[in-house]
Amino acid sequence: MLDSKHFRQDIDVTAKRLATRGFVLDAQAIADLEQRRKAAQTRTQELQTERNTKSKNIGKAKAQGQDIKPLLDEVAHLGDELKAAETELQDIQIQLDEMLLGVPNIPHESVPVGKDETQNVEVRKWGEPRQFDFEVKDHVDLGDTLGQLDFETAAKITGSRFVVMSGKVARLHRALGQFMLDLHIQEHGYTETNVPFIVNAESLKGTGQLPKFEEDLFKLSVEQRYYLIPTAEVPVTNIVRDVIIDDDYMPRKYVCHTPCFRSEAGSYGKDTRGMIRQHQFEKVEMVQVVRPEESYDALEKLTNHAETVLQKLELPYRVVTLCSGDLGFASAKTYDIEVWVPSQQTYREISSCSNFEDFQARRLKARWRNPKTGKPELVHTLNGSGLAIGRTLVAVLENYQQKDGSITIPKALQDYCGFDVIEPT
RNA sequence: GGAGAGCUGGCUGAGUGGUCGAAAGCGGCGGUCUUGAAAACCGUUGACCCUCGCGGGUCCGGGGGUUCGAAUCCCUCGCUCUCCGCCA
Repeated sequence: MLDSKHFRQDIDVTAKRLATRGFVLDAQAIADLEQRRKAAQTRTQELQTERNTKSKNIGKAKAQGQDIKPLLDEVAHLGDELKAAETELQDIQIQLDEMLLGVPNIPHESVPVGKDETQNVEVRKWGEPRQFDFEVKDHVDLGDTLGQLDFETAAKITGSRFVVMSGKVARLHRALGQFMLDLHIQEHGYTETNVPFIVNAESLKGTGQLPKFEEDLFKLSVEQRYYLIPTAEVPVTNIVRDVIIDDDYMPRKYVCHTPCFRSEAGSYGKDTRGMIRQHQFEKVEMVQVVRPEESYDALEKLTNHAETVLQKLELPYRVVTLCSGDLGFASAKTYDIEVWVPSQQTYREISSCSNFEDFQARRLKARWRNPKTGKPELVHTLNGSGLAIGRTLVAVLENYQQKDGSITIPKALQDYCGFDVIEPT
């Protein structure tokens, strides 16, 4: 959520900056509502003042044993008027809040202006895609040959966009999660966190998935208003909801391994083959809660932390800055890390690292006590995948495939796996 | 699942219809003392909204109600704790 000041002052500047990400702000409607809100609030407050002072007088008069009847008559009309004024104010406020909740974050100045993902800007590249002297297979065929990646059985058990892994592939998958967690904990200073995989609507509102993106979520029908998490970002970031953090405890750095559940509504026909886009996948997520002045520095570091995983796995990747038009709803700036996928001869997203500035913090009422001012101030929140495990598995299978269909295991993972090659069973 | 007790400021905790945004303590901040620190003592210290300011308003778990007036009474939802039952 943006600061409502953006709607009271300089609304045209705000509208212009939001336009760069393809969002049309109805400035006039907001200005009108703001004006009505102001009038209603003033009116309500006047009536409240009157009620407060007169009620106090009644209390005093009663204490002195005076006849309070005339005073009571005086306030008789107040109740209804006040109620009407309060109701009006509340209605306007609800409308304003709803509008505000639907407005995305303002892109940071450093974000390139662009229409869609074709205008994202490559920042750097790491590693050289391997040259194969045989025809590469994609991970689905590889998994099939190995007999350890089974989409058909998953379809029987549940439906499309699920997978059953078995044997060494399942073990590799588990090893990847362990490896990533350990790396971020031991080398990058994150605190391991274990959180609920089911969250309430408040939490989803806090991080920005609700109210706008409910169709992307799995909603539980038994427990009203409970949802499966689409990312660990939701439960982890909500740790600091309604909290005032002491400066000594800043910044907060959490790492968390969870399953993620996404309905993938609207993605029909996209990446239907294989593990790229599943209803359920696992991810190691990094979340940072930082002092505002540190957040852009933190974004660079967080992105590097995610990159380190790929470097240790020796997987070629590139980093792109999302252009304004491709930015997620709550993000002010996002770097996507894309790993080389040999079968597609292209880089595919494996991590998304974002600075939300105070956009989430405002919804969350997540604050820290600034020692300079002594006042509670909104924190900045960031998160990034470190990494999406399913997609990393795809990258390892495809990049490390051998002519005979076997997979060699990256050095960094061999201890975690307990083997150095996966052969067809 | 059954019975009971709670939810108050950064924290602990008093407050059962009026002058209560709210005692007290802790913590924080400033000062005195001290070579310095600790201790002690004195002072100060909630959040949010409107306003250039003066000032005003809201907030005692959430929502609703009763009342001229609600932290206090009623309803409802959520959560926490204790006991019983069940259970990985």
